[in-house]
Amino acid sequence: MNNRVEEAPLTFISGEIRTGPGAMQNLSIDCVIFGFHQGRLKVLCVKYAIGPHAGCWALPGGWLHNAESIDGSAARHLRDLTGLEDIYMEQLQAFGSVDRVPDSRIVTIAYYALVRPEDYELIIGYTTTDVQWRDVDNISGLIFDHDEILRCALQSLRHKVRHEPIGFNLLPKKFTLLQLQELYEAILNVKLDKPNFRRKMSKMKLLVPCGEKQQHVAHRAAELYRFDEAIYQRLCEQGFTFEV
Amino acid sequence: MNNRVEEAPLTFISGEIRTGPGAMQNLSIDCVIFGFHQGRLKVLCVKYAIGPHAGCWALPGGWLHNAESIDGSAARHLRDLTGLEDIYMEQLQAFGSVDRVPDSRIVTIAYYALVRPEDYELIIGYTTTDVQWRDVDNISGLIFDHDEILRCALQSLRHKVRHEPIGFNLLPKKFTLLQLQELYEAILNVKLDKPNFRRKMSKMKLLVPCGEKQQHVAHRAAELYRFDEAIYQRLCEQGFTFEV
DNA sequence: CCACATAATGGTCAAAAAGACCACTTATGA
DNA sequence: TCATAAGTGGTCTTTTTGACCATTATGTGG
Repeated sequence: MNNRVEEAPLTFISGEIRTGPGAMQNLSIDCVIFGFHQGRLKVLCVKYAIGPHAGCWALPGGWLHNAESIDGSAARHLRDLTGLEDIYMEQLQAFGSVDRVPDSRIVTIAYYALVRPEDYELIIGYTTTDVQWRDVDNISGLIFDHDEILRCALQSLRHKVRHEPIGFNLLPKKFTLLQLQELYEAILNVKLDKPNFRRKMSKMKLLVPCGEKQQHVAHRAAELYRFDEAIYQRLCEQGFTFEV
Repeated sequence: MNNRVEEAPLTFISGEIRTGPGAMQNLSIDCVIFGFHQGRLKVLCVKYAIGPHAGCWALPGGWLHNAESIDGSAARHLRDLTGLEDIYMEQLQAFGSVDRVPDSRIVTIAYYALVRPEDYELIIGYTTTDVQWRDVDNISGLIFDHDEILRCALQSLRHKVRHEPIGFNLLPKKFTLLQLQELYEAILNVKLDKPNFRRKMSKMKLLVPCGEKQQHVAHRAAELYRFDEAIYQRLCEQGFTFEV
């Protein structure tokens, strides 16, 4: 998977007040990029190296350009930062208090993305202070209203993950039922019963067994499953609704 | 209830490309204002009298001003159009395709509002072609991407109404359980069982009996109930979640 | 004054789902 | 071989859902 962190166009991050060519002056995009690692929910944060906010942490983002849609802009920022494309990404909402950015009037449209560990492996190893995966529970002091944006994104994720099968976007393509359960436990901050969770999942016939098992584990190897978008669509047409 | 429909500042509706003083040039606000009347879910639409879109229907909206927050701007547009204040209002999302408005680049932030029949009585009687409550199922051909915005708002409302007690904002302060049921049936387009619906509602202890009954009805008078925000907050703190 | 229509209200009952808990299986490292 | 950690299957009770029937209250029209 391509990783272009070192080329991240920091001059376009919205913490920089200076706009680039073709930018829309008063409209920025911010991205809340969630990842799941070692049983913890993480968010990608950037640290400014230059400009008025040098040393400050922020959500990654940048200016909206004239020639791109807002969805396209969010995808561009994610790609520029991580090299990832075709990632689950969704608009959170716009943030537009008058004084959210000192000395200028900038409305930002926040997006959140869910990325798979297999896709961001390279980033995790990245050791500069510029970009870092941080525990969601342990973040504060971001610039502007980014703390609030994150809080909002987290709330939206917690709600959405219970009613739509988007959690799979945080797991590898092939995963075990226990991994899935641990994902939900981490996001929702609850403890679930293993057999019951397993039964619930299999009853909705949403997961496809890969016919493979875990390798090199110090215990009985678990069956690997995958999420099938087509099956989900078909179930939805029959009036199916995903729950927890 | 004050009603200032005739003073609605049509020149600031976003269908007019010309911006007003203090406006932000490329940012508009559009409002999806829902009402409930005679068992039908309605939306407030405006018809342009002048300008390039004369005769066209649109969602009400206008420019975002420099000195106001986006939430404040949405509230201002609602007030200018209907005279209503302190109405349930929430951001839907931003719409920002490059070509959503011909010949200019305008990002719009859509809001939706729920208004009570007792509040909009005066508007219903308003007979000009400028502003009209229209059946949600029967709307198409709005300008720009307003059809899509409406579709989005409707989907969001349908989802939200099932998981949060916001439906009450469409009913009078005092309402019967049947009115509430009919509201849900209209929004969700389903048929519900009366005794079961009643039991479900009373079991969550969210509604407060007013101690009054319906008057002048040609059948057994129903108890009137009201929604109590404080009770809801208290229940939420105990881990309560509203469902259907 | 008496049926009648309409809606409120109360009750039952079976099916389905949720949740708690126990028991056993399987693969690996010590 | 044995302890361990995780997979897997089972049971049981409680809750919830949904369907349906019965009764009660209130105004209307004959």
